[in-house]
Amino acid sequence: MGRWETGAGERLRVAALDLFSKNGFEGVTVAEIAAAAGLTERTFFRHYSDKREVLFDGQDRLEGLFLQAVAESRAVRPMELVTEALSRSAEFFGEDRRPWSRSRQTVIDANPALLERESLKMNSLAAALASGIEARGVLAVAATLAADSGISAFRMAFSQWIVEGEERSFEQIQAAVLDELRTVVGLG
Amino acid sequence: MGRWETGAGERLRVAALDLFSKNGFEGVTVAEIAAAAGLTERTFFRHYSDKREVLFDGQDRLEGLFLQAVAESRAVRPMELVTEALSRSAEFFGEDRRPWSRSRQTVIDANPALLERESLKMNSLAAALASGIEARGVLAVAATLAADSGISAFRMAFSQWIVEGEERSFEQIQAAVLDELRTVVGLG
DNA sequence: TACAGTGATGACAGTCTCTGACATCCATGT
DNA sequence: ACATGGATGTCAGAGACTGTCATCACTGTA
Repeated sequence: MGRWETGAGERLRVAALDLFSKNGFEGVTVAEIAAAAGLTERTFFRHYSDKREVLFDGQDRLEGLFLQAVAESRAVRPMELVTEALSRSAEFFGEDRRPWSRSRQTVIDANPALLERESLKMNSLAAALASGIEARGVLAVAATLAADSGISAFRMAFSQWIVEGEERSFEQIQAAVLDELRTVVGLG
Repeated sequence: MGRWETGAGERLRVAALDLFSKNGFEGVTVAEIAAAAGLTERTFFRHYSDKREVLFDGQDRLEGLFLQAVAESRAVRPMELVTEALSRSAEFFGEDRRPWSRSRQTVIDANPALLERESLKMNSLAAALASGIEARGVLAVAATLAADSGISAFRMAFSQWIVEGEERSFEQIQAAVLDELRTVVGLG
């Protein structure tokens, strides 16, 4: 491997969030982000497939946690598997991550194109979770419905977790939301 | 109002799906679509905010049906409201629409950028449904969870509806999926 | 019939995202 | 010293999208 200033991807990510926070997503060009990281525009696109992607990085690791939890579980019913997957995901959202998550979400919420990318990521997460559940012997329709409901709960928990002043841990919030889900949908 | 060849938007939509089906979404330029419709690139962007949007048109009308059903219902529990909204949406997917829906979906499924837009649209649909339910006196969390689950069922029903050889109506399929949802999530 | 008003379209220049092709650099291993 | 290979720089270019202004076709009114 070649040896330059290390962590180009990391530098780009930091510079991007910083600039986006100041000037908004559309108020910043890729060339500016690259320059702030001491690189060129072309190199930015070698690290991130497009301008939005620089804000959606940990996604793969999160998906990995979900799938690992499902694969290791001994549960059988789909919603039990979902519950364990979500529970495992809590380790991804430690206390130190909360401030970064907050400013990142502020940027995303202010731009339709970023909300679009976020929708896709959540969708992919749900699809991956569903196929993990299916691999455990659950029928496709049931697996998908359970996974979608679970991701819905996950999103709701996340948006609550980053509220200013919220003190509960991610795991606590998520457990509460899952209870609510069972109540609401179970009542028909 | 000015009077030219009418239905510019319609002509663009037809030309776009036709060209996309032949050459794929990325294999067609906006200028080509416009030319096929007897217009210029600039005019395309006056009718559709971007290249993808030409494939996502009826969305507003569908959302209207959902909201109307919720507003007119006398039900109280969130999942009952969702059920009625989905039931009403069935009138959107008449038999004559099935072939168009099929080819449209084939194009979308073949392109990540279009899948992304579709995710966003489904998300917006869910958000609109949730706020309609909330307006009927349901707490926000419960309304969102119910709406998300309902849209999940809706998507599942749609994807089944356009399967080649499927003969059941949209409404029949949707009812079956909703039953499955209650069973899966209700079991915890 | 003449004429001003209105909304849709055309023409054109320009910015920015994203890609392909090729040269260059730096550390490593020999 | 020298070859290697991955990461970066440089350059050219296509295509999406926007701003601006002119133009056209129809409408209503005198």
